[in-house]
Amino acid sequence: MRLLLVEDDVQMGPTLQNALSQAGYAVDLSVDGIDAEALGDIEPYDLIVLDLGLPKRSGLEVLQNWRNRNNHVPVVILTARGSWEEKVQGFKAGADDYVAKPFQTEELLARISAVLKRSSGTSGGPLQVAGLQLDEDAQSVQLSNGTLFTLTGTEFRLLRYFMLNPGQVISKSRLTEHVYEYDSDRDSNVIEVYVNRLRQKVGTDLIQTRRGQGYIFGSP
Amino acid sequence: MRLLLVEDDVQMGPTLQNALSQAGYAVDLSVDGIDAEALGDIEPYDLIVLDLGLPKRSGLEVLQNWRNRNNHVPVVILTARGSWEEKVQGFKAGADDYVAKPFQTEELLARISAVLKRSSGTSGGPLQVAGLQLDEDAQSVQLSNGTLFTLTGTEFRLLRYFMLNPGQVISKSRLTEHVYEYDSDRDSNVIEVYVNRLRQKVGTDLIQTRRGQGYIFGSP
DNA sequence: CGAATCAGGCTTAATTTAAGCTGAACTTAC
DNA sequence: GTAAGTTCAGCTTAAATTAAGCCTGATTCG
Repeated sequence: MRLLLVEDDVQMGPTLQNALSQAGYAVDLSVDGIDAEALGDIEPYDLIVLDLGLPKRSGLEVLQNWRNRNNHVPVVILTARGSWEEKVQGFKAGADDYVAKPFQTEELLARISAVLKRSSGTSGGPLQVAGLQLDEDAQSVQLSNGTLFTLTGTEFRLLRYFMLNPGQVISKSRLTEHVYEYDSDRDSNVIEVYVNRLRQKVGTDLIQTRRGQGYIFGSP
Repeated sequence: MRLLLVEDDVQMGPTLQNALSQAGYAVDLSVDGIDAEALGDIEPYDLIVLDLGLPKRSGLEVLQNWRNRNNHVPVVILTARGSWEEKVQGFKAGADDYVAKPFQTEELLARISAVLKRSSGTSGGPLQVAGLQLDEDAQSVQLSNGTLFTLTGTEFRLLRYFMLNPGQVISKSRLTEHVYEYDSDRDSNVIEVYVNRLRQKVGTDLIQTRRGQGYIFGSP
């Protein structure tokens, strides 16, 4: 799951980025409105955390521009506490949720997780697909026969992405984009290696190969 | 376990802070309502001790504002003895417990401990997880084989936080937030050092490392 | 039809990277 | 002076990545 964090505060930005990484997301950080707007259009983020008070171009404007261009990426905005106006404007502009500053990291994490679940159709409870149950607290997965596997960071992100998009052919480049932070364009077989490791844990049939196209998770 | 103590009395504030520290909490002290309100929103306290008679903004108001903003941190209020009204208003505003002034420190400690246990789902009796029994009075821990270890302050706070959140991956930054008082953002390996010391006492397997993610206490 | 070819995918082992561990020295508070 | 807390440096080890060779399914062509 790959996020864009748009936050110009030099203190808060990296701190949050770190916290989000630890929570198992791949996070890019952008520090101004123009840069953020471009990134949000180019990169396939699963969610964007958007501070409204930004240099160069306000967060609100950025958000409106995205929506005008039919970019419907889920957005959680960070508003000033008590600013009822900002919040309303934010929702009007197409935000999916908001967190008022100041906030606790755990609060933000909870909102992000909720929005992601909502936007993927699932609602509430642990992610449960195709006989697998993903435990986000323990970063582990339980099979239908009860066996429990712990997952490394990358395994976890990859599997979660599969489970959030079941029955859908997902190309390797799309996987790379969602599992890794910006850089990237790796000409390597990392994804294959990780698919292999996941298959060893959750079983071979759950992740099927579509030669030349990608993989498909949990589906006839 | 990290507390915020909100108490404007110059005598009582530091005295209580001291007592609470000795009892093994990391304690921040705030002396006015506005400051307290902000702190309570920003920092991830595990509990707040709130005097109702405060300068700048009344404790009641502060509490109401927190609850309105969906901040559900456990709160123990300090009310004037016999003031039935205050007590009722306090509960209405969302307090978890109250202690009437004047009180004995031990009374307050007991209430705090009770609220913490209640809010973490555990109820009654000493904290007992994964074969360990934590003695809050003596700041010591007993292993299932009977051996008893005394703990230093930091060891105690760390272990208690683990025991209150078993089976959950806890990042180092989260641990830092809950074990230390405000300042902090330490770029150091203190947590690692203390995990090491704890492991020497309670055994290696109880605190497992999830490389790149954090630690997980007492769980497969 | 079926053997040869080829490309994409799989798998395992080796290498690199960086997180975490730990003993000891140093600092601080009492 | 002592005990707790913190920092540091060298070491250990897991995770991430790369690379090489093998496997397999599709296609072509005799």
